[in-house]
Amino acid sequence: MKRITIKDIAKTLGYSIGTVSKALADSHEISEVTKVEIQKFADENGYQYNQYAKLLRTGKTNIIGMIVPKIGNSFFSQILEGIEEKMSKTVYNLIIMQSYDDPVRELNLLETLFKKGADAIIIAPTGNCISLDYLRKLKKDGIPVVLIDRINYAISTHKIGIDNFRAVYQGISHLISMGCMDILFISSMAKGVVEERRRGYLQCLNDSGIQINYENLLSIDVEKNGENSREELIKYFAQRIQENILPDAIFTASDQLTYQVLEVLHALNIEVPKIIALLGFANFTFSNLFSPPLSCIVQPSKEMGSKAFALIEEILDKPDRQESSSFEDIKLPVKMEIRQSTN
Amino acid sequence: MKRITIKDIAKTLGYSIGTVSKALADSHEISEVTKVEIQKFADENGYQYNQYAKLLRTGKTNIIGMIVPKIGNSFFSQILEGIEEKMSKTVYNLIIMQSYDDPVRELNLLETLFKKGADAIIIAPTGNCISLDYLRKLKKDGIPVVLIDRINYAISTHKIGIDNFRAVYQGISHLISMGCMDILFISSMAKGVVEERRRGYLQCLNDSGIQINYENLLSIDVEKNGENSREELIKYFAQRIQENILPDAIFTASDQLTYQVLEVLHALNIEVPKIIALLGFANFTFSNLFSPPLSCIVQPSKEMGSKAFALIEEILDKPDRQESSSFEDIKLPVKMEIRQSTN
DNA sequence: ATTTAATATGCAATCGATTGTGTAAAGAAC
DNA sequence: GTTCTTTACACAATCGATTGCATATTAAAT
Repeated sequence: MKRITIKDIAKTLGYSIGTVSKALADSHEISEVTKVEIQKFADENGYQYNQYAKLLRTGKTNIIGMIVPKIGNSFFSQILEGIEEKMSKTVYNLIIMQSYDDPVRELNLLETLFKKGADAIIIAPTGNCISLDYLRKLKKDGIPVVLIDRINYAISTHKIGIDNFRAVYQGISHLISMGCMDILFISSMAKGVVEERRRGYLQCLNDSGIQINYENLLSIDVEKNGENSREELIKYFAQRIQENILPDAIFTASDQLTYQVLEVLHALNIEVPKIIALLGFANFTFSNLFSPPLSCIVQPSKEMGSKAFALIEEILDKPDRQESSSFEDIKLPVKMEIRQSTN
Repeated sequence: MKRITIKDIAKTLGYSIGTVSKALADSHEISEVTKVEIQKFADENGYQYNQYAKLLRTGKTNIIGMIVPKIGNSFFSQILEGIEEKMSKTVYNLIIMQSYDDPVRELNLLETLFKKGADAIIIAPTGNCISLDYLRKLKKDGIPVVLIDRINYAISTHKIGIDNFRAVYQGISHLISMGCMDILFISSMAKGVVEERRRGYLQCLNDSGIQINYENLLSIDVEKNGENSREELIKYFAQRIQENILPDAIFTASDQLTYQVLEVLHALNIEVPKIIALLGFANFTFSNLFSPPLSCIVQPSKEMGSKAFALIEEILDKPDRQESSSFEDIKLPVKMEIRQSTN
């Protein structure tokens, strides 16, 4: 019924608590005979050390905190999948939290994670992130911080993401190669990653000798339920239709936007790709089932997760750890899947 | 840098450790003046109690363990979303694990959760679940167990799901009302929920006076990466095409199957719904983007998550808790979204 | 003024481990 | 035979809290 402790073993076998502890740790201070006896007994009686008693001495909680905008978003749930896959075999525990892309909430969550004693933190920070100072403090306190997906270069810490500039550059290249000249770039308001993606767009147009039309940079405020952003998109395209100046292609800079834009185009009977070609980031496994089958840029989400955990594990398992001065900046390759929506 | 402890407060303010502890717990044993002094000091210096020291005394870990087949599956990540939303404001922590629908792995994970001292467990058990005995043991040990989605009536514990019989019954009714007579029912091998869904299918055919053809009950083994199941489906339909005996409708009894079947039908150029109508469980937000827009049965995933957590919170927060003899059996309503794929 | 009760605080055991120090007993060295 | 090591274990402090009991001080009751 109740779990057996080191004390129980000591009492039953007639050793001191310390001896049992050392025997189980396979210490050289204990004779082979005794070690075998104790270890065998522990095994047979299903002894499991109490990790909380242990951490009270050692100070390690083995908790890794993670903050993402929204778990239900398949991109982030795939990251999660990658983390869990590696982590379930280790002593570490993951605590997941959702920021809903709300900077204030994000800061609160970080404080909560600190209170809970997280040994390390993985975060996909919100765009206009006000938590940077707090993240720096955490780092100074010896808590490794890993940025994932939403890389922010204003803070020097570990980063795992993709080459956003290049990914978008390639995407736009593809659209251009398909004959598109008037490409609408839709992104969220957020800074950081979005900036990079926008640069990729601009640079590619430039390099291709296409005149840049700054009205083709559309920012949409994507929030929790997505109702407003849909309306915004509907209004935008309705007006464009009226003015009869639809672009010939759209690049969407995030998963949610990609789906939403496709939905809005359907709703307004704008044929894809006949009237407008569509390409964007999307991490849904069955993008080929869409109407039309969706061309998309797929991020190695699961790998990002497993890499993030591997990195943290490596850092935490180092014996004499101190605030490192060198930080990883991992950029994983994306995959561009070309289908009907850009044909 | 380091976190301040109760001991630091005691030393600085000249009280004993016990007094500080009681003051912070707002005990009546401590005078108002002292309490205010201590609490104020604690506040100003950012004191945070060490939950692990606390739990060592109290025995409560505040950890809730959760096992789902796969986090990346949008249905489960939505459940997760619902849980996190409620939980982030509480003292509880969630540990998530993936069983990949592997009964052996599931049992291991349960043991791990027990070792980690989970105070409660939420689980969507695998079909041919060998963990039932272990779950019963956990229950006896005073660890509340909540089954979610995959309800198994062989164990008496809390359950949160849908009325699978009715959901499928309605779905099949709809197919019949659209004129379908030869309906293929595709499910995984798993028992339990699948059984109920199958009963819904059979009963509905019966009630509609349609002759049951048991060859229309197809079981597919859906595993980790889904490669095999795709091949299996391809082979199945290829043969059916050859024999020229395609059904006029398909009902798929799980998210993954729904997407996969749709994909396979595309691959084999079987037009939906012209040749075969398709209806199934699916919890992807943008099912209307599919080709054709997918008719589906949507489960209240987020609500299932929040209900599960609410239930657990209620149980754990009860002061003098003992193994309850009455268990909740919550059935939430599903939503049937009718679109092109069954038209 | 003396006993009693209430109040406020200190003390110490406890949760389940880890780990440095202390100390018998046995064996080796001279 | 005395001294020095080595071996194998016990002892006790410690991590950061909680909590029942002891105790000192003050207030209330008689």
